Amino acid sequence: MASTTAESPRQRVTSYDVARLAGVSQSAVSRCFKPGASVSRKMRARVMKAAEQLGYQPNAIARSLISGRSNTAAVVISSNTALYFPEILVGLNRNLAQRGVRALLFTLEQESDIDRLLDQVLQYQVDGMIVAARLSAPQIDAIERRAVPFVLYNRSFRDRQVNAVCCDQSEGERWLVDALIEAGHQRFGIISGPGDSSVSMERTEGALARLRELGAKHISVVEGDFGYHSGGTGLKKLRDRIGAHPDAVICANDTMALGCLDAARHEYGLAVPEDLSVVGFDGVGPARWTSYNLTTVRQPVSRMTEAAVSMILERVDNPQLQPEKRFFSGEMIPGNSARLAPAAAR
Amino acid sequence: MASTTAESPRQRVTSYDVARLAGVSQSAVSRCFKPGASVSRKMRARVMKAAEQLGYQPNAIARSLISGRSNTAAVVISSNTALYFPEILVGLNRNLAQRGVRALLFTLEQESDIDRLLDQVLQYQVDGMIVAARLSAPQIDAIERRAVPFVLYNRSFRDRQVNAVCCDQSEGERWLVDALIEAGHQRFGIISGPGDSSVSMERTEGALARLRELGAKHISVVEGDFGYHSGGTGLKKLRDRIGAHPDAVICANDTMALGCLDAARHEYGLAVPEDLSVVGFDGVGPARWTSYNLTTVRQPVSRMTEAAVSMILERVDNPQLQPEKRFFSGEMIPGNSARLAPAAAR
DNA sequence: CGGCAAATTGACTGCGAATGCGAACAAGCA
DNA sequence: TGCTTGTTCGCATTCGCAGTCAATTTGCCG
Repeated sequence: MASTTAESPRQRVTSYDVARLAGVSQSAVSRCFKPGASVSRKMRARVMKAAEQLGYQPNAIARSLISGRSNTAAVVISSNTALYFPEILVGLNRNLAQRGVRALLFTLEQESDIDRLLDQVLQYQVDGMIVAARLSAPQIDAIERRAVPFVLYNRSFRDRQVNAVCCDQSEGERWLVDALIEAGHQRFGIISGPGDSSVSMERTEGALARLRELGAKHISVVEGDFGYHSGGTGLKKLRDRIGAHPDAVICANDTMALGCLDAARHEYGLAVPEDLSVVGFDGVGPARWTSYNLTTVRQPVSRMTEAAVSMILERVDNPQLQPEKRFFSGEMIPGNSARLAPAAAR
Repeated sequence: MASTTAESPRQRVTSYDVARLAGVSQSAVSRCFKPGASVSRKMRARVMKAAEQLGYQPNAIARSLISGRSNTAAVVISSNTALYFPEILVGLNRNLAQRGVRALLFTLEQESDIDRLLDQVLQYQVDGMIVAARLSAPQIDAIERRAVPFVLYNRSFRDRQVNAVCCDQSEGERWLVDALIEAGHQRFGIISGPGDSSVSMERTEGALARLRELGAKHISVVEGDFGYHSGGTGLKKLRDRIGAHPDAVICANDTMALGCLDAARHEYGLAVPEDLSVVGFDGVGPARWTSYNLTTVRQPVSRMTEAAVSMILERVDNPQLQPEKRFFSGEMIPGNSARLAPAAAR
C-alpha cells in the first residue's frame, strides 16, 4: 500500500553531486547558478544538464551564510488590522517577491508580544524588517543596534529619525471634517481606536484639531478598539454622553464606521446619512459594499507597500542612507454614508 | 544632524566573539545556547554575560546549515481568499510560532504562479509546506521528489494519498440544503466559485447532489469568482435564466452571498429572507454583521490550522508517516438571511 | 588521600555554496 | 611561430555554528 516512489535518491543534492556527475569542479557549478558569472556556454550546458538530472537546486541557506544576505525580510504586523491586513500583506509580498526577497511573517496578537519576537526576527538574519506594529523607543534602539534596516509602516516617531511610510492621516481627516462642516454638521462624535495605537491617535488628533480650527463647538470622543462591535458601542456611548445622537460620527477606521452605521440603522432606527453621518478611514473592501457605501479616505496601499519595499531594499544595499519618511495622501471617497455639500469631494 | 549611534560595534557578533570575551571556547558558547546541553552554571553565567554585553544572538542560518533544519515552513496561499485569508494566516502563524517555526509567506495572485514559486520555496530549505492553493498532480510529484513534507489546506486529491486538512464541504452544504428544503424552498440558484477551485467544486457538487437527492426540481447554477460583485451578477444571471427570482440562492462562499444579498435588497428590492433566501459558506467576520446576519456554515479555522501545523511538524520529525486526510465539520450558523423552519439549526 | 566514574570543556571537523587567486587555455597580433 | 591579453576553470578557503571525541576537571567513596 505504500506508494512511496523509492527509486529516486531521497537525500539532498549538493553542488558537489552535480559537479561529480558533470565531471567539473564545485566552483564551476556554483558559477553556473550565479547570474553574470564567467562561464563558457559549453560548461553551462553540461552543468545544467547534470543539475536537472539530479533535481539540484542551490541551497539558499548555505548561500546566505557566505554571502551575508538571506534575501529574506521580516514583516511584522499586528493581527487586529483585520480587514486591512490582507491587502497590505499581499502588497508587501508581491513587491518583495518581485525583487527576489521572501517575507518571513510575524503576526502579533498583542503588541506586547513584540519583545520576544524581536530576538527571533534577528536570529533569522533577515535583511530588513517592515514593521506595521507599535514599536517603543527602546525597541527601536535594539533594532538599530543590530544594524538591520527597518521601515515603519503607517507609524512614525515624531522626534526620531526613522524610516517610515505613512498615509497622511491628518490630511485625510481634514478633508472629512471640512466636508462635514461645510455640509452644516454641528454635533460631532469621534470614535477613536485603541489608546496605544499611533494611527488612531493621529487620526483622532487630526480630526479634533481641524474641528476646533473650524470652530466646532460640540465634540465628544470615545474610545473603540478598531473592531466592528466597538463602532456600535461607541455610538451608544456617544448618545449617552450627548443625550441625543450626534450629527456626524468620525471613526478612526472603516471597520468601526461600518459597525457604527449598522447600529445607527438597525438599533436606533436612524437614517444614514439623513439623521446621522458616518465617516471612516482606510477604504477597505466592505466599505464599498452596497449596504454601506461608506464615506471614507482610502489609503493608497499599493503605492505605500511599494515604497516600503523600495526603502527597505535600498537600505539593505546601502546602509548609510539617511532615514527617510514618506507620506502619502489618501483619496477621499465621498460615498453615501455622510450628508455632504454638493461637490464636496476634495 | 546624523543621529547614528556610532559607539556600538556595528558588525555581526559571532560565537567566537563571545567566546573570546568570556575566555572560553566557541563550543562552550554553542552549548550554552542549546537547551539541555551539559554546561556548568559558572560557565553559563560567564557566557551569557558576555553574550549580553555584545548583543549576541545565535545565527539561525548557520545553525540551519548544520542541523539540516531551518525551522521554517512555507505557507502558500492564493490571495483571492480575501476575507478569509487573515484568519487562516494568523491561525497558521500562531501555531507555527508556538512550536518555534517561522512562516515564509508565498502569496499567489494567479494559480499559475505556483510553478515558478515551487523552486523558490524549495531553495529556501523549508522544513515543510502548507499549501492553500491549487496544486496539479505533477506539482505534487515535484514536491514529493524533494521529500519536503506538505499539507494541503482545504483541498485534497481524491485519488491520491496526500496530507490534507479539509472542512467537510459537502456535509455543510447538505445541512444548508436540508434546512432550505425543509422550509419549503423550491426554485434554487447556485452561484459557484471559479471553475478551477476545488473548494468551489466540492461545495457546488455537494449542494447539487443533496438537492437532487431530496427531489428538488428547479436548480440553476451560474459561475462566480468568489468576489463580492459576482454575488450580484450571479443573482442577475439567475434571474435572467429563470425568468423570476429563485427562492433560495446557495453561494459557494460568504463573500458572494453578501454581494448577492445586497443586490437582492438594493437592486431588486427583494426582502431577504422573505422573498429570497441566501446562504453562504465560511463564516467570515462580515457575515455576522448586523446588516447581513448571514445563514452560513462556519469553518473551524482555528482547529484546522492547528491540525495542519501538527501534521506538518509531525512529518518533519518523522518523514515515514503515512499520508493522512483530516476532515472537519463546519458549524451551521442559522443567521437570518434564509427562511428556515423553526429549529432547523442542525 | 587515592581512585574511579561522571561531568565538563576544548580542539577540530563539516554543513553547502561563494569567491580570490593563480593555472591553464584560447584568441589576437606581429 | 612567439608573445601578449583575456577567458575560463579548479583549488583552497570561508561563512557561523553544532556535534564528535578526547582531555581535563570535578565529585564521590572507600
